[in-house]
Amino acid sequence: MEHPQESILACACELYLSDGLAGLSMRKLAKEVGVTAPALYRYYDGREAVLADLVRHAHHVFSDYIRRGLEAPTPAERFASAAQGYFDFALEHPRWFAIMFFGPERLGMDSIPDDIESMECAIHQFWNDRVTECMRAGILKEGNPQEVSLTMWAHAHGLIQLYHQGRLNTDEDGFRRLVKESSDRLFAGILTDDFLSLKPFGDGAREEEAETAVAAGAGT
Amino acid sequence: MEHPQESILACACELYLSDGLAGLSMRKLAKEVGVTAPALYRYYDGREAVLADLVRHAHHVFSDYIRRGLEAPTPAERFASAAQGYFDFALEHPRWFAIMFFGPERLGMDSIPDDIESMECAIHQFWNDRVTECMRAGILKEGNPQEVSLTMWAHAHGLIQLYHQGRLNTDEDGFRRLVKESSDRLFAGILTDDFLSLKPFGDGAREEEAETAVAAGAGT
DNA sequence: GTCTATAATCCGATAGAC
DNA sequence: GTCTATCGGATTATAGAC
Repeated sequence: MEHPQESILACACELYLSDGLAGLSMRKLAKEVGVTAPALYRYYDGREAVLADLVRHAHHVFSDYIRRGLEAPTPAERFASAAQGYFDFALEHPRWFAIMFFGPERLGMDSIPDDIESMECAIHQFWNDRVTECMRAGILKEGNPQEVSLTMWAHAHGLIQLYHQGRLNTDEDGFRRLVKESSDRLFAGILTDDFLSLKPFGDGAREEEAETAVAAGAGT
Repeated sequence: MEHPQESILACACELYLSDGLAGLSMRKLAKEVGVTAPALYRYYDGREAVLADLVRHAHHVFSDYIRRGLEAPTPAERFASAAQGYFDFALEHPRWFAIMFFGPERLGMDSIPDDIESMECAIHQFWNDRVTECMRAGILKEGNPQEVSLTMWAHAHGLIQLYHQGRLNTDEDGFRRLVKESSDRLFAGILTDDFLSLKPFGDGAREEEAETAVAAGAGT
């Protein structure tokens, strides 16, 4: 190959997707590439560096998924297609989804490389932009976009995690239905109006923080 | 010790809590116990059996947390204290929380032992009971208790996962505040009333399934 | 740039003596 | 019931020849 690094990374992807993290060793990777293990160290400082590139790759694929449909005309459509892309990515590429949320300990690193942390921040910003758009369009209640997007992110992330761990006892079609129904509940609320008009669970500070919101831009 | 199994398990807990799953080897465990590795095999068939007992232990601790306060007088209080116990457990014992959601692959098992799966089902039933109670009390909108509890479970689980992976950039106090605010949003809904009365995102089948719900018992 | 050879560890699990 | 000794395997990573 003209660019050894790329073919090494391609083989690393293949190995990771088929055998998982534990199955990705420098020896197996070398065998897959067609060289011996020491040769890999010409292009990667070690296993950690390979894993870091895998995480970067996952972020690129993920980014493609959530950004497709970004040219839709309305904020609601842009949000919906981004959310759809999120679940599509998680369901079509569970291992790529997983490696994005492994954390440094699981990856055998001291800390996440800076450029990867930047990609994570870019994702946060992306969702903040979607939420801010929808607030301005009057679709979402006013509020702190970061906190509102956290609520939706946590809900989606939790659903996916539970499904991937096989704790929902359903197949992919059933899961997609569950996601839809559960999202509807999140959007509409689950408390009765009677109870809501009386007194919510906590101190119920939900109205007086409107001025702290609506500030971010719309780029990535 | 009079009961070798128990002291082995105690050491295994200690080792797991300090060094994580990867740090728990039969050799280290033996050293911790004060014997040599082969002696362990008198009491455990192998590493998998030790891990299974760790998962069982985690479930017992977890169960204590979510069931404390179960003698409260109202369904709302019982639910609130159970939810509080859930987050307390996750924050005070992150590694015990984590091992409950590792899945067989991560534990190096073919499948989860039956008795552990039973414990997982008992947890599901516990939350279904809490939700059913609150529906009957008019606190939660009528609906399928399993699906409503899934929405709340996913939200809580996702929040905890994201926090434990350090993706929320906040300390424990800040996280507890985020949890409170995000839960309020989930309870009350995040869409504007205007948009909600028009047409929710999907087909919006939320009213016509009331008769399928409200059937479960109230015991654990 | 790639190889052979190897260092240095670690692992789970077992056989058989005591 | 515990030990010593060991099997058989894995891993990352390096030294030095070619």
